[in-house]
Amino acid sequence: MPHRQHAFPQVDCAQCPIRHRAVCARCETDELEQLEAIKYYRSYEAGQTIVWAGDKMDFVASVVHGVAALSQTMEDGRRQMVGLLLPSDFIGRPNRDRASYDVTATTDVQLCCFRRMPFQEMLITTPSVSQRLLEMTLDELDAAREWMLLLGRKTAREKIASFLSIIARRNATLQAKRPSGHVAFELPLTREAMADYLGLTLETVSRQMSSLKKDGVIALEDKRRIIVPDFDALMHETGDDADGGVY
Amino acid sequence: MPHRQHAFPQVDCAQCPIRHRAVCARCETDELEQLEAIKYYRSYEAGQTIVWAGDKMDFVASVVHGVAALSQTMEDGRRQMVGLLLPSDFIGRPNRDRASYDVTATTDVQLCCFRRMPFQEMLITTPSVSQRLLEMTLDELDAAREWMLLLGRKTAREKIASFLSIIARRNATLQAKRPSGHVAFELPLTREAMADYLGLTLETVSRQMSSLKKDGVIALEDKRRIIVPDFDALMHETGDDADGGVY
DNA sequence: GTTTGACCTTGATCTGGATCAATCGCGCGC
DNA sequence: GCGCGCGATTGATCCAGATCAAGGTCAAAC
Repeated sequence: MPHRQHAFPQVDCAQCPIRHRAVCARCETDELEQLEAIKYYRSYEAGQTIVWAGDKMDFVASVVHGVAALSQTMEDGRRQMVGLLLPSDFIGRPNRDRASYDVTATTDVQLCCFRRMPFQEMLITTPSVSQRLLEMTLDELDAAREWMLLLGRKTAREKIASFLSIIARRNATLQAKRPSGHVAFELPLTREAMADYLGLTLETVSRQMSSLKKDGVIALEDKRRIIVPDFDALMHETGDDADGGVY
Repeated sequence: MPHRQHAFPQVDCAQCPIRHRAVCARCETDELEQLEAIKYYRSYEAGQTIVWAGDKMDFVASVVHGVAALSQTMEDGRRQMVGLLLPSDFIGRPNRDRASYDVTATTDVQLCCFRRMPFQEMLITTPSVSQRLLEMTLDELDAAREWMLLLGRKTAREKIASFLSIIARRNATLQAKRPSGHVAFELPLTREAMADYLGLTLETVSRQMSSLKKDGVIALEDKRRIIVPDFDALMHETGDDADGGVY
């Protein structure tokens, strides 16, 4: 009998996000046991590279703690981040045994890994997992499209404001749904990594941060700790319309 | 018994791409009959809007002929294309009844539509379809990430060259796998739509096209018909390394 | 065959963000 | 405590691409 309320019981098994996101702990015991059998944990420190584009990858994984980034590098060194992975996000692609992008830990990171082959078999035998993975992938695609608007059409100031609001929002979902009024949070990225995210240089990032500070949109209690006194004022700088996104 | 060779029998049922891509015609008759029962065709002319972001969408669809674009618009009119849909690409998102983006026909377009609710039910009852959809979505995500590198880090000239090579390649898959040497094809987009794709203005697009023509990288036998005398030379202008992409 | 309008090209100028360069601040190892 | 090095800030200058403006081309409508 299908479940109703408890789709993602984050509290029950906080260590393994894919568990909550792929299946429901209380309804689908079989899959949980299968997942359990093929999983293991790995940790990385801030700045460490988890895999290089082109490397063989014998696992897929789910972020438990920390933040990781996917990026691409051109021969001459120009670099663009193409994915930002927060806790519960998925790393790796079923049916592909080589990494398509560099994966780096931007903070200390813990991953929950699943050996590739058994995971793939499970995708075939357990439709609920591949259906959940489809949902997650579609969400990522929507995020990528929002990001494309940012890269292609927003000004530097709008880019910074958008980035801050994204981080604030994803932090906030753990507490309240939509942040409003006063918000404080930690940046999981260096200025350089922010620049790679936003398609800017680190100097421009720094200047725009200073400018937002001067204008009272944000305050810095530390290079990395941001205080947003009025979240709506920040949203107003993003260039997005009120609701800021996907319907 | 599972199939071997004929995964995408394009010839057998050229009218309905999702059929070939989601299931194999010779192996999974049941799904085909189900799909058959809920499908219908729709046609649009170049320039027509298929749906606006926020509209109710009671169908999902597959592009049969022509090219459609997904785009986002900011309040002040800045516009960014976020998806380019060629034949066999999928439109719409299961479990979401409102469009997230504007969808416009950039050439005359024919869609093969499936009524949403029965299609969703089928996703649940028929794992092979949702697995196939997962593959397609992951491919789209990879394309989006390639596109993000283009938007964030490439010069105008590299953007144009990359765009031309993408169109040439996707046209060419119908004939030979990797184009090389002499290639000719039709642009499915106006200069303005190209600008929206690339995060440029139409004037810059026009200038860079002229510049590539002056340098002999391309020739125009018409505003829309492009001739590439040496595909490798074009690839060299894209800024990508030799193989140009995902491993 | 002339008008109209959609598309495209080209020129002149301006500007946001890149680039080059100097300095600051702070945590860490010795 | 001191020097080192990484990350961040700030200033001066430059330039790729935006913006503003004027035509050009061509097919369809009258």
